Amino acid sequence: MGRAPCCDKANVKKGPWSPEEDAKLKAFIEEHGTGGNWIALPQKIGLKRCGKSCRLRWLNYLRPNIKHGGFSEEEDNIICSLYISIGSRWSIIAAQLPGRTDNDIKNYWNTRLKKKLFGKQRKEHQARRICGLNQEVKRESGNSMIPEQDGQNPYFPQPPLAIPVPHPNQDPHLSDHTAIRKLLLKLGGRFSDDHDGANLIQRPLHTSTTQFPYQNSINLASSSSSMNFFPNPYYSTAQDGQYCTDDVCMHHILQGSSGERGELQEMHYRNAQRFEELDCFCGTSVLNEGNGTNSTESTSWGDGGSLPFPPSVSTYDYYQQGMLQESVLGDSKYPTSQ
DNA sequence: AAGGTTTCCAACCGCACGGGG
DNA sequence: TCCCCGTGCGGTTGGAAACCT
Repeated sequence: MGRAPCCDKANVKKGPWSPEEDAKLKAFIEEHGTGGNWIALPQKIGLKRCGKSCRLRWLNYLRPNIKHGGFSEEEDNIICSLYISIGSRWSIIAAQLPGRTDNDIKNYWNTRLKKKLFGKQRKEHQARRICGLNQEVKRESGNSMIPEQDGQNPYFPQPPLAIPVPHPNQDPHLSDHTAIRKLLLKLGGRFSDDHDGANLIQRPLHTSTTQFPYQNSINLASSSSSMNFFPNPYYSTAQDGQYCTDDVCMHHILQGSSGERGELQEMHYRNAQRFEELDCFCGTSVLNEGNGTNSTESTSWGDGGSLPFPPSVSTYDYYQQGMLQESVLGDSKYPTSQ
């Protein structure tokens, strides 16, 4: 027996919203709020719409301060960085971009950013393989596979975050925002009670509205210290006193409280899987086969205990190193550590 | 100008989760 | 402890608009 539908499909209008419907919904919510029950809301207003549809319309379109289109370069960077770090967690990404909705970002990524970022790379790579131009490429080793702008990848002008947030589809125990919330709480974090989910990740109190809450973390991420596992001030803000960064906490997270593989190891592993997904776009592997090490990093983090991935290397570094190696070696598979 | 193709985005769908009874 | 219900999320779809031939 299937799940009961959330509303009477036969008596529910579908498709684009009319200005009248918009006006009704907006006026009601502005005056009364949602009442905590979206399902009952359309009946109260007299709309022949599904409650979920009302909620979506409000969140994605009618809600105040919504921005549509016109994504800035900075927003592009944030989206790309976060996508690489945490995957398609659009609600989390949206929470870092004031005025943007998850749906907007998702659409923007799927229709533009993805192509913008990877399309060119894949074309170049395929052409190179087909034409057997590896030798030429070696000579042009300055040409990174990453599209560049003024000598810098426009989508990674600064190293992106490696926010250690797990991908829900890959771990049933960390399958949603609540799990992430718990995890971040474990890190010493704190959350506001934002039921819209707009502030799932705690923003530092000092963050102004004109500054991307994410901005600080980008800057911090360039550090190569081991604390780079926490490049985001939301995890490590001593100023706010909300996040633990002490050795005990670190040990717990890295190793697990009872000796099991630490959560961050798991998460880093997932980030690595994320790169394998990117592989599909790039037509190349940014990861190593086998032991998950690469030649440039083997000395600096290869002796880092059981960590299968470089704890001190940001995803950006990791990505770029891989790309650089490929362009030099002319092969998609990197040699393992020597 | 017309027809075909591609792009873009609003909206829908199904699933998973948490809360409450 | 189980079940039901509402909510929120991410993936997908349909159609309008833009672009191409």
